[in-house]
Amino acid sequence: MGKSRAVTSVDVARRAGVSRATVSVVMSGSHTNIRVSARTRDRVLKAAAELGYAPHPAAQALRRQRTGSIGFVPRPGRGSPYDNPIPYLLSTHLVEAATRRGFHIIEATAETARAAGSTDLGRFLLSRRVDGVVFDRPDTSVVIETMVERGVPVVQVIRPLPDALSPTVAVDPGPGIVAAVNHLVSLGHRQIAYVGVGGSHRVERARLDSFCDALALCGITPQSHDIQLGSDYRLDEGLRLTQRLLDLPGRPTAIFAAGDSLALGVLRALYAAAVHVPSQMSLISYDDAFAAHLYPPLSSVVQPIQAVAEHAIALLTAGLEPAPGAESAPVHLVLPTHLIPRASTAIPRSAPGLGDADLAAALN
Amino acid sequence: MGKSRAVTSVDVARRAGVSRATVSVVMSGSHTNIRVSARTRDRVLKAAAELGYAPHPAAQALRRQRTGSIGFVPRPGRGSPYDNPIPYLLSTHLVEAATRRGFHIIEATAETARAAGSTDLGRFLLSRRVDGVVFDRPDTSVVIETMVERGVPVVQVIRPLPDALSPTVAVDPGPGIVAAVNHLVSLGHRQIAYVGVGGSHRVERARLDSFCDALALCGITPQSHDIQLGSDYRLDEGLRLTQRLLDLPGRPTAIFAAGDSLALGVLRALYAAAVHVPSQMSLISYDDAFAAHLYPPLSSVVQPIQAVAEHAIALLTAGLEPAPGAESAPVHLVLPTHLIPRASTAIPRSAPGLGDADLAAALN
DNA sequence: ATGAAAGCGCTAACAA
DNA sequence: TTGTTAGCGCTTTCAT
Repeated sequence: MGKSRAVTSVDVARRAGVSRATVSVVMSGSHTNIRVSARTRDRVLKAAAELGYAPHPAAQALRRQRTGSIGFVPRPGRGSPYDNPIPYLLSTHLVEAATRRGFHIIEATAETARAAGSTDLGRFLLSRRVDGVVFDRPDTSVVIETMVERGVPVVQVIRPLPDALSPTVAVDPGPGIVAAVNHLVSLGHRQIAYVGVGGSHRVERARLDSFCDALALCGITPQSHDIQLGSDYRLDEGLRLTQRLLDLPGRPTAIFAAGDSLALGVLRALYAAAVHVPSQMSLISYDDAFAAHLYPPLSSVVQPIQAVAEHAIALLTAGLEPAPGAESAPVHLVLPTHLIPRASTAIPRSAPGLGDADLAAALN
Repeated sequence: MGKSRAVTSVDVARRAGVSRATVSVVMSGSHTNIRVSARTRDRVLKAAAELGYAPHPAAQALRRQRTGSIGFVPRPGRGSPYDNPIPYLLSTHLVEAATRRGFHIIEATAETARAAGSTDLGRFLLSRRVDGVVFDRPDTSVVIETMVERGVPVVQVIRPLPDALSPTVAVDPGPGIVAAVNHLVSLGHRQIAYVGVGGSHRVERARLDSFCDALALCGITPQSHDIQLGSDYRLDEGLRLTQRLLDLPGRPTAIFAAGDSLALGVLRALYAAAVHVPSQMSLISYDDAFAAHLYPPLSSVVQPIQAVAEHAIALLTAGLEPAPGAESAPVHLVLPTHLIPRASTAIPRSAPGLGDADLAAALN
């Protein structure tokens, strides 16, 4: 017991009757022009297995000048996945995608940096010798530049800076929102409200614009008081905006909530006002983070966050390879959204015909 | 631009006019009996700052034989934080606690291991040279033994093996559940149902036993059909069990749900049956993961998961220090739960007096 | 196809 | 108090 001396490549080499170099080549499929005979190879592998040998990551990192770690700079002020699901989703999927490729994620927030004794994010990232960085912060151009200058590959996701010189991966709200509006319109809805977030950021604008455009394509002009814009995506805002909506004369028959957590507030307001979903009000959310877990399960526009993470990591690790061609222009990916219909949408309450219960059931 | 040669301790030493050893001592407050004069110290720090120097983590790890990484073996089959919040909470808080101490967490699942080319968890953990491991899996005694044999400190959390030889950190459901029952009883409830999980595992048993004991202390003997036990903590089970409860004659006036996700199902069943919470049915959940985000915000028994994570990491890092005393018996920590009352509890529906609305409001 | 040797950047004995 | 030295375990030319 206790830790007997760790087994190293020397032990394996000795046992297999070869040199350490050979062991190295066999174990990590090196890119040199060295060939190893199948027999030798097997001997090495066998010896390694018997000894329980695995290369020491720190030694590899030191020698290869690659730590295998990828920095991730999340949006600040992200709450729990129940408050604000997208940052959580992004983080999860980044970790997963990185792990699958043999990397690991180091989340770098201002606090992390401080805890590590760094004065700022850039220094912290550099001190950890990250092989690349994923940015989900619109306000870090200085840090981004620092990294780029030092030759560290960078990719910006979800809310990239306008004229990013580094690769970006963003989401196009269009397809999903158009599908959502079409879905509602084809059910017979003509007055559809938008509960979302205002401000001038492109992401918020794009969401609202997609909605208005989709409506316009259906020949519908939204009434201005059916567009309710709050200051952020929290539950409270959804609640407040929906209450306002319900207080106005001429209630809409359907609501599009520009985020799952907003939808939580919308639902709460509707419950409180005893407005049943979907028989008296249809509801579609944006995000599809926990829409399926609500009651009723919400029809929702899926943000392809997993794909965003996947592409971000792929871009980064591709950038790590010794570039075959010359420096090409940075890639800018835009991934589409799509709609998943569930049980929160039905024909409008004023519509004649079937009973509500049948409808709700039929739409499951 | 491009990566100019990285700055190393040699550069700092030269600039400060000292040796590399001095730089090392100054930068990492080494434990040797070396003293450095304040003046020298400042010179080194200044030079380091000017050069933007930070020690290379891989080099440190290699030399110190400490990677600074801690393995975490989560329960298998954990879903999203919306399905099953506790594993998510644990993971989050472990990462946080580790980061604060300058460590980082490597999650080790069967898939992770496989993706890294390891045949099993133990080998994977060993290959990553983790400095310690946190286990949240009841079924990994073999892996645990492997680690212990190799001299890697281990701590088991939440569901430790019965006679663990390594330190453990667990949760005592008692205090919180007693408080919950007392709260309900003092509101006037006499018939309180338990919606939980059966099986013979100690954790499930302890939860139910705490409930029954608390009731007994109030002089109440639960009716057997008010104890509804399902097979796991998912929403569906909560829904099913509650429906069964509502179908029986002699409905309870309050429900204790042994998990937040079960409570989700309870709420859904109550909505569907048009039973209002809290005026017609009081509800308390166990976990307090997202209880506050539900409608109405649920009174809930808090599992101190953050504290569990904190202690686990503390125990591990303490075990890393060169043990001052001899091998003492492993520590077994049990952390208490407590109740947070919110808006889901009120006097029972049959009680005379105030109107329901007033009550619900008063209890906010 | 294989072996010898240098060095990645750092730390901790030991010597001065 | 400071400097010298010897590796930590690995990869990768270069020579064989």
